Amino acid sequence: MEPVPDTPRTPKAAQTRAAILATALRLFREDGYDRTTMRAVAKEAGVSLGSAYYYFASKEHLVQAFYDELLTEHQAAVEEVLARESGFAARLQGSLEAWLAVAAPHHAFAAQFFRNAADPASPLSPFSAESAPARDGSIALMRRLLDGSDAKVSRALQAQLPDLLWLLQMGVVLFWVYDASDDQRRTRTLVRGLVPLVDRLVRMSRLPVLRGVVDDVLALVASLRT
Amino acid sequence: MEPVPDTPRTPKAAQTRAAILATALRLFREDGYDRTTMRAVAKEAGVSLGSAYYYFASKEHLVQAFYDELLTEHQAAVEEVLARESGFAARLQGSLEAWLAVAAPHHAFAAQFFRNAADPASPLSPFSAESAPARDGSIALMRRLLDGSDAKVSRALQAQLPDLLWLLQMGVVLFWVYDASDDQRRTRTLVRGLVPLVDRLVRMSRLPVLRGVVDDVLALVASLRT
DNA sequence: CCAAGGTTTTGAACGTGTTCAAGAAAGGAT
DNA sequence: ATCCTTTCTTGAACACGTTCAAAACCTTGG
Repeated sequence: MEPVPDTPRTPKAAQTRAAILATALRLFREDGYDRTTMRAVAKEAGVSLGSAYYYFASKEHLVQAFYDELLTEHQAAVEEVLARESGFAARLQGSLEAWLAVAAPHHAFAAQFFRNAADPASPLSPFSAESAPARDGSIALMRRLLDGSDAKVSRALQAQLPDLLWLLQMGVVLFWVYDASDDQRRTRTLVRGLVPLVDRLVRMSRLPVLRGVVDDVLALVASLRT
Repeated sequence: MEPVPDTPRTPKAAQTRAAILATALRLFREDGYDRTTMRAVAKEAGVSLGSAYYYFASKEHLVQAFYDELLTEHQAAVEEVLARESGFAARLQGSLEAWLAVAAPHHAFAAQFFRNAADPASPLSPFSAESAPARDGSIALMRRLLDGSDAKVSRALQAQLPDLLWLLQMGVVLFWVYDASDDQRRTRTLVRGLVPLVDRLVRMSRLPVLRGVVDDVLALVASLRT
């Protein structure tokens, strides 16, 4: 049942695995996801078709590796933002724009394989069990973004806000994927408008008029988490 | 360039087309989308594989017909709700729950072909040009839901709210697709919690404290619509 | 050095969505 | 009636993702 070792047994195998992965990512970028065939990946990497499948259970698994790379790059970029900015809005904006900057070169490619990520049954789905580590990492980053900022929120909201901010980010990514404008201009417009809005809402969350609404939102989120 | 007529030229052809579609939908429901092959559809419908492709350009196009059916059924159900209820919250809740009721029998199937709808390049995408008629119809329904209700909102918000409500519905559908709980219990929890919240926010939208926020939201939406 | 057992590699084969050239059927127009 | 055009039908063929049994290649204990 496991002809696909996560960690190759020998250095040579690791090298082969890396070659396949590198070739795949290059071809994905050059020709797009759909037009890149597993046969082409194998041939260019100098291995047989069977070998490619020995190391990667499916074409999707090849993409997972790419996705992980992207996430790592984004997190590094966010670290810089967090070190530089202390305002909540500036940090949030920096984080979202960092994602756009990191992902921009791959927009066409991303849109092509997004269909796979959207499949609830796919391990690439942001809600899947396999994505849990990446998801938790991103949420943890959002928590640091919030906690290290000047935002003042109630204890209850502070606990849940990182999750909501992660959801916001997923929404932005969704918008980005569908964004066909030049250089994803519309997504940047969205971010520039969304951040001040969220900032304002967070600040207002402690106003008496809004306390009830905020409590209801938090209660709803909590009831869905079971 | 057009071997796929939208309207068959002869009654016999229309009958063949209908038979293929009916067979496909039945098999989709019985065996799931992925496990239903075009060869099986053709065989069960008593035609050749080529014929199936003469009437439907792709497997996805067969799904489009199913989707249209679902939408029609939903709109009929909403009509009843609008005739019965006058409160904004009751109408919104009725509309969302009508969707859940109509779609429930097809949840497993829907989740399987959702990946296709998520592809920005697919005609099945809710944002695609091909979906424009269906989308406009749904938004128009939301407008009637709002205008015929007891909700009092500013002129500016009234103009944009139907679009936002449609977006809300898309969000609920997204949640529903990912909802693996028995009978999609979690989605129903979401709807029951979301509706009062939206209702409250809409009512509060005219409060002086929130005027600024509402204006910003509307301005953002407007700036993205270009 | 050999044998045994694990690891890696291979390419043929399968099932699938889709295409296409060729032909059959069905109407006209003359 | 006879051709011509358009509409419909067919099944073979293609390209792709994926599987699998067999072989080749280690590594290690004796």
